[in-house]
Amino acid sequence: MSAIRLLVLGAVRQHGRAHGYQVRNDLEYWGAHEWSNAKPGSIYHALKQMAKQGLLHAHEVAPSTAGGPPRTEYEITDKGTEEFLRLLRESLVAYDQKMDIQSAAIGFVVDLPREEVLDLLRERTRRIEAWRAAVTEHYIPEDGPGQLGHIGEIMNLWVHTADSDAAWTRGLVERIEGGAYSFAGEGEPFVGVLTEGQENPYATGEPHPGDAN
Amino acid sequence: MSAIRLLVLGAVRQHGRAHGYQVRNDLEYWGAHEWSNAKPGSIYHALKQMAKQGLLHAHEVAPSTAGGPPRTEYEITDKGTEEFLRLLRESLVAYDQKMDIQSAAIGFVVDLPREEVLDLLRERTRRIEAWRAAVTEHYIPEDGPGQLGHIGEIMNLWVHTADSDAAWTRGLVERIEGGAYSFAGEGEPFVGVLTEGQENPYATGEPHPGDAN
DNA sequence: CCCCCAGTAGTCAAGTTTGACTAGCGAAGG
DNA sequence: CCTTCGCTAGTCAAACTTGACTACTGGGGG
Repeated sequence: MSAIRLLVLGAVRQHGRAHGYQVRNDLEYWGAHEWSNAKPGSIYHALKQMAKQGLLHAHEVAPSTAGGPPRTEYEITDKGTEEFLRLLRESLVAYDQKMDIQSAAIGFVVDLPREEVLDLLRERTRRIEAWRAAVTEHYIPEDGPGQLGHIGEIMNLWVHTADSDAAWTRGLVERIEGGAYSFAGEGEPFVGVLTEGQENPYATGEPHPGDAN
Repeated sequence: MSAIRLLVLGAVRQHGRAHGYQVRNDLEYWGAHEWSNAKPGSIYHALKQMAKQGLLHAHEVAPSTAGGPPRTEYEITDKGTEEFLRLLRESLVAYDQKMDIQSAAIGFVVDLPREEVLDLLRERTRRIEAWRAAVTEHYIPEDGPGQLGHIGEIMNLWVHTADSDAAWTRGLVERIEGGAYSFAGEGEPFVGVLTEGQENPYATGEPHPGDAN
């Protein structure tokens, strides 16, 4: 699974009603084109596909007010909201070393209630630890790790990464327990979308160094 | 870029001459079907594609000796070897948070000479540090990190992950400096492929827990 | 002797991703 | 007044990925 569906559903949901270009702009605002596969083609494809699957409702809409071809507006359906929450929960608990999904999930984390997030994140650390245990048990030959040669460095990388991720997750749990951020049902939600006419401070920012493409 | 080309080129190269099923088996032996996109369809597609591009040479070959349809054997070309080394070097220096590519690269790391690997890995840590600096500079608003709300946790995750990866890389550099492993031009190479008739101890191992699909 | 099963080797259609391309409009400059 | 530039909004073909499916063989049980 890629991050694109979660991102697009979340973006449409925050707007209430949005056309493709608006979603594309939000994702660029979040820097998502740099750390995920949120490129124009993928976004428009995801919108159409999810509309076909009933997760979004497509309104055939008047020609653009600001130049360019006519645009289609999308609204999230009940089924779409369900799917969004399902994806979000799954992304929060899963440890699959995909930073794009993890990042996207953190971006929407405040759409869930605080207690549920804490439960999910605690489950996450449990899963990471179980995964770590399975790797060290399953991949260390009985005659000691020396038999693996340099291949052992791959397991070492995995274990190292898992430990780091577990530590980060525990830190996040502590901050949330300590009252940080404003979650679902706790008053003013944090809004990370561009309202009509607001300029995008990151849109033309220099590309992320270290970004491979 | 995905890990599939690096994996397939590397597998064919170690065999000298291999058919698709053999490559598929090696990758399963390495556990690659669990931590990368090395599924049958992708492997056969990559073989055909790279043959078309001149990276591999396809021999039309006799019907299988052990049941099943006739099989095509592939041999790596000079151009393919070049591409393999290019991909390997690139994967070793690049920091793009893709664990599958990183894992594949470590798997083939001994195909390069020790000194070059050390150079590449040191370059890697430099790039990670530069990336880290860019993230902290570019994404912290001038009125302090508080303005970001929970979005700041994404940057926190990135920085945390980058630090962990840099630390792992430095550890690997130390071990290699200390004489660990046997690199290109240093006698007996480590061979991680199954020879004809050898059984695969991991082929039917229980699936990796924590594996999302 | 026959049938079915497990293993071998690979194909295929459907879905997804990518990067390049199109096309309409307004504003600025000459 | 005309052209060109940049922004808006999206399409498209080519490549890649996925999971299910096909087809062939040898061997063992009945």
